[in-house]
Amino acid sequence: MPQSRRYWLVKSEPTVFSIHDLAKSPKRTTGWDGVRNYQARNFMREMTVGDLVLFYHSNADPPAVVGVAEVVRPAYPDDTQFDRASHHYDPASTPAAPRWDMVDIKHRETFQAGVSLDRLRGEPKLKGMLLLRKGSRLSVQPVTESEWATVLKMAGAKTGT
DNA sequence: GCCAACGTTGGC
DNA sequence: GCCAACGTTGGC
Repeated sequence: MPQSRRYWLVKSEPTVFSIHDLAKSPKRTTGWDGVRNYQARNFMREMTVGDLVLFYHSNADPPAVVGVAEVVRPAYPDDTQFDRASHHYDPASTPAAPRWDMVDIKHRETFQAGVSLDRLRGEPKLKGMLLLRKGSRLSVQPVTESEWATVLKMAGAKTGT
């Protein structure tokens, strides 16, 4: 029996990389590089091809879940960690023992209207959602199947479960 | 192993 | 721009 699809949420500042940037990327796909947090990295390592991802705009007005992406390549070493010129350069990491990974995600849907943080907070079914926890800063995090279904319904999404 | 100092995230 | 919350670093 194949392992069932899992659900995730990734954050991005739209001024840095927005859902529209993802939609315009070659093959509507991008490498999710630059993650420099162990917990977030470990979640990326758990991702498998076909997993679905909520795309969240942080530091936005308003902060909101704005669309859906799909994992199209599982975790592999993030090249920016070896690049001295990169803002994400990590001098402690070596190609022989890479510390940071990335995955590739592909654009699936941009919601007609994003689901704002306020609306998420107002939904009782999302009470336990990691994103809504005070002080939660994880940029890659798991989403339960019921949270997934709830957010997609709120968004009037075309993507199903 | 403790913890102060520092850096970052992200809502407001 | 502020600042609370959190993660990491490094001296001891």
